[in-house]
Amino acid sequence: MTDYFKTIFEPALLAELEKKAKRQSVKAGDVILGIGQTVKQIPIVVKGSVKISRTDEEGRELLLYYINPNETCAMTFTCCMQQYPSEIKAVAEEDTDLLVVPISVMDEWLVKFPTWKSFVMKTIRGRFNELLKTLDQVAFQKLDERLVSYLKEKSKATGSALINLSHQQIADELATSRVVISRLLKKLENDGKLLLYRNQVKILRDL
DNA sequence: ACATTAAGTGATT
DNA sequence: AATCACTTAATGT
Repeated sequence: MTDYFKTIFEPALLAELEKKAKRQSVKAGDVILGIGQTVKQIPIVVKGSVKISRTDEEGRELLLYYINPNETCAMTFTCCMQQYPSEIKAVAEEDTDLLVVPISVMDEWLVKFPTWKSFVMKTIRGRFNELLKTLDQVAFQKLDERLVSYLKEKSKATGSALINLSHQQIADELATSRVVISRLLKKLENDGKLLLYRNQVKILRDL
């Protein structure tokens, strides 16, 4: 159990977690949850990170968000409460340690533990606001801003100013073409905000 | 040295 | 902003 949870959860809940939740380690690239699968348990990231994305009929992928340590997936809650199949795909971005909570205890915990409820509500509220933000960005067609926040997000997640991705990979995640990303990155480089290399991008300022 | 893959660029829609 | 066509640069064999 991480120190963080010790500070936000009450002792009784920590004891329950110890008893009911299981530890699980996954390797980079492992699919934790596929689209259409039913959610049977709630994963909480302890170490590492998990990428949540959506794919359309043609198999194009759209990045929704990342789950970082001490966070959990908001979509999971909304799906699992009524046993709906998952709308999203969860893939381990790196080697990741999870704490998985069976959904059978959800109802009970929500009423029994105020700190659990606020934890759940906080992650849902956080993601919802974030999705609204990206919806705004898409609606107003500002791909350059989307790219910038994507890069910021990335470097925060990896804790490094160096991002090891090709232009193509970035384009795939933002559901656009490589040429567009190349051009936007070039512009950012000319503005002195980035340095471009083969297969990696170095962020200079906090943009 | 050659083939392969990533990135840069102009023109077009 | 997307696509095409093409060039240039980096990397692997």
